[in-house]
Amino acid sequence: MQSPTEFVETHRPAGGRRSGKRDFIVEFFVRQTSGHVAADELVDLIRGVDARISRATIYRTLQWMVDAGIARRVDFGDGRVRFEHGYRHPRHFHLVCKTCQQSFEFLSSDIEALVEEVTAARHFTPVQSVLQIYGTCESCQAGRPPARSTLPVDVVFARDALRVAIATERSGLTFYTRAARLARDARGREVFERLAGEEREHLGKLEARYAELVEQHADLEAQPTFLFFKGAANGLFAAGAEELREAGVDDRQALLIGIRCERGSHLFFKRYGERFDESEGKRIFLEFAGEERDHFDLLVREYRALIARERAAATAAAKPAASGRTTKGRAASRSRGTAAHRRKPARRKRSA
Amino acid sequence: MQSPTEFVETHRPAGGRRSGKRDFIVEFFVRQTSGHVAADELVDLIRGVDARISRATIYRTLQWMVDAGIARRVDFGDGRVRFEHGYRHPRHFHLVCKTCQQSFEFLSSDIEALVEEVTAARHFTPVQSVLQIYGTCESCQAGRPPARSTLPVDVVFARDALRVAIATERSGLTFYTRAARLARDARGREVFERLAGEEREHLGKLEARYAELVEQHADLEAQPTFLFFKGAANGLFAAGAEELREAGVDDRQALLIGIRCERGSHLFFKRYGERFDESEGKRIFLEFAGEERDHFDLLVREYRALIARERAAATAAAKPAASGRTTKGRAASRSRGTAAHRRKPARRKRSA
DNA sequence: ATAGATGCAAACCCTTTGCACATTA
DNA sequence: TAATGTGCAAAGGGTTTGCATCTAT
Repeated sequence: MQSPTEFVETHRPAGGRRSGKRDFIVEFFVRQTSGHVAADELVDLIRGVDARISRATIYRTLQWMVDAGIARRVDFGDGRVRFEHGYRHPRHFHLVCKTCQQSFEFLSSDIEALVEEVTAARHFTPVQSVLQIYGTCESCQAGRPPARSTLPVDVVFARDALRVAIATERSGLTFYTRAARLARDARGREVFERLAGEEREHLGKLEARYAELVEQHADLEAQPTFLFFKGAANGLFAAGAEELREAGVDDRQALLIGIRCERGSHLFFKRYGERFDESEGKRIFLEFAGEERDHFDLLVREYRALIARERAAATAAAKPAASGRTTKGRAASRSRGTAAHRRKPARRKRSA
Repeated sequence: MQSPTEFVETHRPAGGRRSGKRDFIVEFFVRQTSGHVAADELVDLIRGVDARISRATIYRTLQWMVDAGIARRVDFGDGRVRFEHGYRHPRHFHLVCKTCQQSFEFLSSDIEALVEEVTAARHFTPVQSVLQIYGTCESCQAGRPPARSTLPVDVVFARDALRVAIATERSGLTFYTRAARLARDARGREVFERLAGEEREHLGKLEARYAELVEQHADLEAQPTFLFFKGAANGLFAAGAEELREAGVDDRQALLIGIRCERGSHLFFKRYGERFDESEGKRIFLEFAGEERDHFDLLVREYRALIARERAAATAAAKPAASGRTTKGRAASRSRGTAAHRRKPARRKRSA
C-alpha cells in the first residue's frame, strides 16, 4: 500500500524544483482526512502551524497539485473553491448535507453508464461528470452529531468491488456445477468441472481477501456502500444458471450460455475496471476481467472442438451409407438448424 | 399556455409591494431565451436598456425570484452565479461545453431513479440534485458554430413524454389485441376487445396531440432528446405482449399479465409524473397514470369475476359427478403447472 | 405613516498577480 | 547564474450591505 509520500512522489512532475515549503503544504494536504478542504480553510490551517508560509504560496501549491493530478478541484456552490486529494481516494459523486456541511462520497457505475448513453446520444465528449445531491444527512435528521468515518475511501471501494466479484463468482460456480451435472458428453462434463473448480478457487481467494480486509479495518463492514453497482449486484451468471434449469438444454447450449456469460462478464469488468481510478478496487476488477476472458477463450475452444467432433461423427456415419452426398447435406442442414435455434438462446423477441 | 407574465403572477409572493423596476427586471429575465444568465451579465444587459436601475437592485431581485420560485440558481463552477428561470423550463441536468460555454439540458428518469436508490440506502433526504457533465459539444468538435435552439424546453419535454406514452399505448394495444384473439371465453374476449378499443382511442388522441405539437413548432422533431427514459422506452406492455405468444396461455393468465402490466405502468407514470415540474409533460404522464389505473381496476374486477365463475362451474360439475375431488384436483394441478411455466417465460416456443 | 424598494458606494470575500527577494539545480 | 519558488501587498472580480432616499399602500 502506497504511503502519502510515495503517492506524491509518483505524481511529482519532472522539471520542477523542490522546495521545503511546497513539500510541507502538499504533505499536509494529502494527510488531510476530511474530504474537501476549502482553499482558504487550508490557508488558516497551515498558517496556524507555520505562519511564515504565505497565502499566495498555498494557493499556488494547490494549483500545482491539481496540475500534477494530486488534487481535484470540487465546487459545492458556496462560492469557495474546495480541493480533495487523490490519495486513496477514487473519483466519486457527492451527497452534500446542507445542515452539517459534511459530504459523503459514492460511486455508481449504473449512473455512469446512463451518463455515457446521454452523452453518446448528443455526440458530446465528456471530460468530467459532477453529481451532487444536496439535502440532509441521516445524522442531522436524527439530531445526532455527525459520525465521521476514519477509513480511507479506497478500502471501502475495495470491499465493494470484492462483493461484486464474489457475487459473480458464486453465480458462475452455480452455473458450472449445474452444467457439469447436466452434461451428457464426458468431455463436456470435464470442461465444466474444471471451470467449476477454477471458480471455486477464485472464489476462495476473493473471500480470503475480503476476510483479510475486514480484519484489517475495524468497522469496515458497517460502512455504507460506496460503489453502487446494481447491474452486477446479483452476479452476472445468475440468469445463465437459471437457463440451465430449462428442459432440453444440451451440452452445446450450455457451452453457448457459458460463452455469453463469460463474454458479458469480461466486458463488464474490463469496462468498469478501466474507468476506475487507481485503487485495489480497480485491480480486482481488471484481474477479474482477465480471468473471465480466459474462461471465455476456453469455452470457445471447447465449443469449436465439439462442433468438429459432431461433424466428424456425422461424416463417419455417412461413410457406410450408399450416398455420401445426401447424408452430408442432411448433416449440414441439421447443424445449421441447431445453430439458428441457438442463435437467440432463450431470449424473447422484442419486436412484434 | 401560460404567458411569462402569468407565470410570474402565479409565483409572486403575498405581502410584498409592487415596483416598476422589479417588474421590469423580472419580466426581462423571464423572457430570456438563452438558458443560464450570469448575474453580472444580466446587470450589463439590463443597464444597457435602462441605466437608472442599479446593480444592487438587480442582485436583490434575482434573490427575490429564487425565493419566489421564479428562478433557480445554477453553478457551473466558473466563479459566477448563474440563474435560469422556471417558465416553460422543467428541472433538468446539464451538459456544459467548456469550449463554447453553451449548456445543453436533459432529464433522465433512469438517473433520477438511481439517485433515489442511493439516497435511500444512505437515509439521506435529498432536496436538489445537480448533475453536470463537462466536456465538448458536437458543434465545437466539428468546428461548427454553436446551433442554438429557439424552442422552449417544455415543448421538447412534452414531445418526449408523448413519445413514451405512445410507445406504451402501442404495446398495450398489441397486448390487448393479441389477448382478445387468444381468448376462449366470450366474456374475456369482450373485456380485452374493450380495452383494446380504449387503447386505440387513447393512442389516437396522443398521436393527434403529437402531430399538433410538431406542426406548431418547426423543427421540433429534429430536436435532440430531452427526456431520457430507458425504462419505458419500448412500451411497458412489450414484455407482456410477448408472453402471450407462449403456448398454453389461457384467459386467466392473460388477465394476470394485463394486471401486472397496467399496475406497473400506472405506478411508473404516477411516480415520474408527480416528480416532474409543472408542464405539459407532467400532465401527460399523470393523465396516463389515471388511465392505466382504470384499466387495472377493470382487469382486477374481471379477474375476480372469472374466478367466481370458475368456482361456480366447479361446484356445479361436482354435484352430478360421483367424485368431485378428482375433477377439482386435476384443474388445480394443471393451473399450477402453467403458473410455474409462466414464472420463467425465457424459453421461446416455436410451435403453436 | 410606514414598511418596503432603490441607489450609491463602500465593504466583503476569496482569489490572483506584480514585483522584489530568496532558493535551488 | 538562471530558472524557479516565495512573500508581501495590492489588485481583481463578483457579490453583498449600510444607509439615506424614495414610493407604494
